[in-house]
Amino acid sequence: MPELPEVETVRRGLAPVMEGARIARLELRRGDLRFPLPEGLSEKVEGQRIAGLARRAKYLLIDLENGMTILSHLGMSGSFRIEEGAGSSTPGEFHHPRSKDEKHDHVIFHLEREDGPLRVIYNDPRRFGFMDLFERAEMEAHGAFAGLGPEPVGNALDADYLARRFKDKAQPLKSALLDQRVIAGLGNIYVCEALWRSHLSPMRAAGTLVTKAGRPGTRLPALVEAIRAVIADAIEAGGSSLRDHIQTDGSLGYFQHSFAVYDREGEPCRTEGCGGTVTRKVQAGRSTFYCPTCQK
DNA sequence: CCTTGAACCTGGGCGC
DNA sequence: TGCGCCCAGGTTCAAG
Repeated sequence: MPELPEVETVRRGLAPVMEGARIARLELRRGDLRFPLPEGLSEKVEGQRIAGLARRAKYLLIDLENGMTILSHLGMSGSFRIEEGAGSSTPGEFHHPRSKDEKHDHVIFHLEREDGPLRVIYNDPRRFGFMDLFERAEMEAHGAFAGLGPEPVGNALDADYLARRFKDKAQPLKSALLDQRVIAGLGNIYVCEALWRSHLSPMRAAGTLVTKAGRPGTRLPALVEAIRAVIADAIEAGGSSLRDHIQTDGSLGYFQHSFAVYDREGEPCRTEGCGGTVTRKVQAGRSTFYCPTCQK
């Protein structure tokens, strides 16, 4: 799923029901997602109260009162949904999936709140997602965060920083921006969108945005602004979809969002006066959508 | 170091 | 209806 805005939307959707709730039981419907679930995960978190929900890059962080944090990465197809009530399944009980989707419910948080029980269910058909448990105080030592670049919305990302990272890079902009060590949280969709907004070709070598002296060239500030704006807009869109979603089925994952180039192959470019056509090209095994007419 | 390609897994869509 | 193929928002690892 999920690039940064989707994970942030999930966080905002889950926070009101999870924060302050007690984990009565953590039900693991299978022992592994992408990786084996940590040894003794259920026992370690059961009985704990949830202190808060945070996010770093595409990672959702569930902070517990005892200083432990549950880390959740949603991979390509992970989502959470909220169901009220205690639910029917109990440990050891044979489970009959009611729908084909339910068979991908892998982890269930049985929560106790003052206003009654409820479940937060993690569903992930492709199982590219994973969960881990670590000491919040030792977060920097966790492999998931080692070498992770700055958040795209925040003071650490600016043209000077990108100039440093892009200097002498022959790598195409598309791949350079997907690198989580450069900027943390961008994925295929928002990289395509940010490049379109800044009229930059995905194939252009990253180093061409930097002067010989290592200073940001004229176009780098526009790229930074486009990245910030595209992420901010998507989080905003997630917020509105959240209000609709919660009212419907309570599922939190992708949200409908309209993109300028992503998945619009063959459609007219939306750049004012451009007249070009959105084109799809495979770069490093991933689809890139861009307009060859206005992105140079 | 750099880059590409395959791998992990399931499901949906499309052409025949 | 069915089959085969291609595609998918992420990340990692091996190989060139």
